[in-house]
Amino acid sequence: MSEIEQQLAEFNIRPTAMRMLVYQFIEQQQKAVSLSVIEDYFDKADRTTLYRTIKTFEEKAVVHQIDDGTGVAKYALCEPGCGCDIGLDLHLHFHCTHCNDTTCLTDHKIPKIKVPAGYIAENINLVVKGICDLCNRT
Amino acid sequence: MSEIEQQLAEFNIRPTAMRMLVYQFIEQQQKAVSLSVIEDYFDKADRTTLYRTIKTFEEKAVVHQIDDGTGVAKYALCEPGCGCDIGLDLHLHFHCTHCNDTTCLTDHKIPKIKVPAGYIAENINLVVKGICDLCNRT
DNA sequence: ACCAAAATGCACTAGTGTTGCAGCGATAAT
DNA sequence: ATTATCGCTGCAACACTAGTGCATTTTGGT
Ligand SMILES: [Mn+2]
Ligand SMILES: [Mn+2]
Ligand SMILES: [Zn+2]
Ligand SMILES: [Zn+2]
Repeated sequence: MSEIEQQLAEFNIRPTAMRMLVYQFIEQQQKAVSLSVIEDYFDKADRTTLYRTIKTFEEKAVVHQIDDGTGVAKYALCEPGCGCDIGLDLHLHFHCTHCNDTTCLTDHKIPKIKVPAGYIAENINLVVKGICDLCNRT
Repeated sequence: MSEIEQQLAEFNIRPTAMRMLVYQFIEQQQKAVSLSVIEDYFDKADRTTLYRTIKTFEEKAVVHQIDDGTGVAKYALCEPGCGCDIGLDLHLHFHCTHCNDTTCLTDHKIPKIKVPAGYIAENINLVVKGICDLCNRT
């Protein structure tokens, strides 16, 4: 039983070949990936399967969706304590307007936000846009 | 010379009939509006014209775009000092998961966010999701 | 081996955002 | 007043993402 097979089992996901490959691919990335990026990488695989694989991962809190404002959803692995399993994605995300990459700033938590009286805050999406350190160096 | 005509003139926007109507419509709303909402309201008007009208408004900082995570862009009038003219939209936005409305919380400014060394923050998008006061009351 | 449930592949649909181009109207120069 | 110019409008078309229905294959359990 492989490493990845075990990971998926812990999330109650049946470890099919495709799922293991997709999991591995996302795991290797240093940045959040969009569905089209995954499609390009697995060019032999069917779009729908990849789509539903991601949806399954999302439901089971293997990955979390990131909306960086570019109009396409991106995904990254959840980390222990990331809060995705209880519907809270507490860390902030950085979108580089230069290289277009989006990264999780896992250890930069979202500060306490005040909302007006009568409003109930349930979740917060915070995306910082700018230049990432890689683009900054060059 | 009408009120609205004057407003547009201040932004260096030629006050066509359509533009004045769209401006008036957005002004009347208490919430951010999507393009499709505008299309539904002006059902006789052409989609493209409305699209380009909004784009013009956005360029001239008459309105600012709001990405509330629903996948469709919404727009609301800029207010004096909202920072949209210099590319900074500093206040936070609230998206109600019950009524699906998105509102500007104009006087709730975004707190100072720290980013890792090497990163340059240029703009911040902060959307709070939850229940708005109207939905909360009922 | 067999069965039921789950996963996959294919085709197709919907919605948003965007562009090219031709016509029309307001504006400005002659 | 006539004309040339420019910007706005309307129509058509396209790109892309997201999502669904259904038939077929694969999987895991008995
Ligand atoms: Mn993240
Ligand atoms: Mn706003
Ligand atoms: Zn970058
Ligand atoms: Zn509401």
